[in-house]
Amino acid sequence: MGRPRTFDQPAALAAAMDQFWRRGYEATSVRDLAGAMSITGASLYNAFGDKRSLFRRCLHAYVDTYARKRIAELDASDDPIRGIRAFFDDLVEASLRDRRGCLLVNSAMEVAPWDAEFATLIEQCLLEIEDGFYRALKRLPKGSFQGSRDIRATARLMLSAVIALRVLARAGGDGDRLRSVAKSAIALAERSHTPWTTASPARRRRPRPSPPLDADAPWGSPPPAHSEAQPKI
Amino acid sequence: MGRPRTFDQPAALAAAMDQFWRRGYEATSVRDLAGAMSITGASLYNAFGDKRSLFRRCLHAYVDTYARKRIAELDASDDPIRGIRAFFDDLVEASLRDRRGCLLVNSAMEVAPWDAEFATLIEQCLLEIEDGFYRALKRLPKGSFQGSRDIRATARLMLSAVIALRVLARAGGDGDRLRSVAKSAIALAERSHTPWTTASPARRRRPRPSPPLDADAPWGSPPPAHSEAQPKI
DNA sequence: CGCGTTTTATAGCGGTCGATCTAAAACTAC
DNA sequence: GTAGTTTTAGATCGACCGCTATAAAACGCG
Repeated sequence: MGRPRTFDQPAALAAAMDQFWRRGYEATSVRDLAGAMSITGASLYNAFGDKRSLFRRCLHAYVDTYARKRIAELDASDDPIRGIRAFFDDLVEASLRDRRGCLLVNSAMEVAPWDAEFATLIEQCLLEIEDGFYRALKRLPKGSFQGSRDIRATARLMLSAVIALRVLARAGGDGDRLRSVAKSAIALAERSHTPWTTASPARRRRPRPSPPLDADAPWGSPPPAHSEAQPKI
Repeated sequence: MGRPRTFDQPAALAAAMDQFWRRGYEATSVRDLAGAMSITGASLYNAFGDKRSLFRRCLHAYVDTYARKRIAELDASDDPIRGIRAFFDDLVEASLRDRRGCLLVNSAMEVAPWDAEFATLIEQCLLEIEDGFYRALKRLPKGSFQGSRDIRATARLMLSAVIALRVLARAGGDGDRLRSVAKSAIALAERSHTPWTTASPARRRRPRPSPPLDADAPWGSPPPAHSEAQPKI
């Protein structure tokens, strides 16, 4: 029934993603998109709906293609430390090769403050990355850590390193700085299982035998919601 | 000679800065600016030149008003640890109150990839913040540190925490996550002068007597330039 | 006062925005 | 082949973009 499409839809979606990735949402016009996708504006609207719907599909495709792949590799690594090191080394290498940064982080800045739907989508993916680091840190040798509350905080600083790496890469930061950030982020995990290290000023030569294990967050479960609802800018 | 201005120029500049801060460069129209500044478009062009020139003045005003103030407070603190703690505590508090993020970081994402002039301006200010952390870390108790190369790397992770805090705040991140990032960033400095801490897997109970002090970067001097020139997206 | 100068306000320039309409083209089902 | 359906291509819509031209209003100065 009806005339079949003559263009490659996945390829067109990838081209659209690249445009949004490089230029951002607002600065990318529908004509830019159609040109990059090698289709006409009418075909674009016919196949993907309006600009916002196309952007949503690009965001989902990005998360599935790029973000979750890195998390899965981190989970699959035998040694969490080596996994974390590979994660950041790859990230630095990719960020130096490709200055587009991360579509999620870019969108967190430009789109999230104005669009609740995309804000939650982005927030969820950032949480997945954070939880990936959390699980990796949790797999470190037993009885070697401060309280698990600090595992969460350390995972969040690692997520911060990822975000900042992407920001700095997009802004043209040199490889020296990016590598330094990655080095320090990796050192976070390496130091984490050094028994004597503690965040409190009081120094302990030995870790406490077994700090009470609290319920750790399972895959994807959000942290306890805080009533910090702020109006969006 | 001639009719004097009837509007408050600094106030108008502050209003323009707020618009760029909240909406970004592209999404802010000249009409938006004129409306927020309570002047007409003709007055805007007459007093500030075109949109890009106005943005440049806003960026410079932001750096002078906000960014350098925090660095100066960090330098002025007696105890560097307390200074770093105050820095991040204030930053978290301000970021939760005001979801605009940081104009510099916002611009690093949106403008820097397309405008070499603004890219260097932003890069210089980020370097000033990094150097501020570097000086604070350098003031920690003597003979307590790993190599000074790690001071630089630690300062860069602290800068990363600042950047990520601003990104997360703008994207609507909850106070719990922001506080965790700040906590871990502060712990970076607190751990830094814990003698037993080391980034290498080999553990040492005592620090080496006195690691060779290399020439530390003076105020504002850029790190060694690397030939990593990449074409801007 | 009137002259010169600068700032105001308004209208409008050519161009681009997201989105849609009309029709011709191209296919399947019968 | 023909009917029915969908995708093409191109033109076009009203709205908004950055910017400017024009002219009236408001001052310092002689």
